[in-house]
This record gives sequence, C-alpha cells and structure tokens, in this order.
Amino acid sequence: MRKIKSEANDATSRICLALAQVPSGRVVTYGRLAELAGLPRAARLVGQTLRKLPKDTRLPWHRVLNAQGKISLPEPGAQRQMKRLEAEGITLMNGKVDLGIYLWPQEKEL
DNA sequence: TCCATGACATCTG
DNA sequence: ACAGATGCCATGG
Repeated sequence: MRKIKSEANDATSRICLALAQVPSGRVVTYGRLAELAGLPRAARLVGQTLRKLPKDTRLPWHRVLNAQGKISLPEPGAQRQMKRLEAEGITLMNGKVDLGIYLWPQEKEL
C-alpha cells in the first residue's frame, strides 16, 4: 500500500535531521531551521514538531529560539531550556540570546 | 470540507 | 522596545 499522505512524516524527519546538525553551543531560529529543512515559512510547523518530541529525545531541541533570540517554550519548559543553554556556554542577557554571536550557521565559518 | 490551534515571523504604530 | 494585526503552514476535530 502506498502512503500518499506521508507529507507530515517527511517534513518531520527533515526537521529532525536539520536539528541534529546544530552544534553544541550554537542556536537556530524556528524560521532558520525550517529553511534548513527545506520548508521555508513553516516556522510554526517546527514548533509543533518539537512539541511532539519525546521528553527523552537526544535531539538538541533547546537550541531553537525565536527570531528575537528569546525562548518561545512556555513554562515550565523554558526553565529547563535556559539551563541547558547555559550548560553549553550560551549566555542569556536580559532573557535573550545574542543571535549575532550564537546563531548557526555563521557566514564566516561557512 | 471548513474552522480553530500553535515552542513563529514580519510589519506597523 | 513593546503590543497588536496579519500572514504562513500543517494538523486535528
């Protein structure tokens, strides 16, 4: 039997694959991750996908921030995310991350 | 099929 | 810098 409606599965895997590429100590925005996954303008889909991830996933879900460099995850998750970020050496100034420094990928390094 | 929802993004005042 | 309005894309009822 063919799976004609595997559009979501496909999108999900691509998002997960892209997410797995994000190195420790760096971050990406939802929109950026969507692009890397080949799904431009599907930022919200990224959010829904991440929300479904099992709590014991090894994917770096905590390295995903919104375009403002702030955590979009509502409490109590935000607390855990911030902790994980700082654990990787990412500094949150006034509740936000400096994307000019931590955003991945950086042109220079590319 | 239509409508509501969401870990977003961008523009405007 | 901040809040509200609008646009986007896929999912689920």
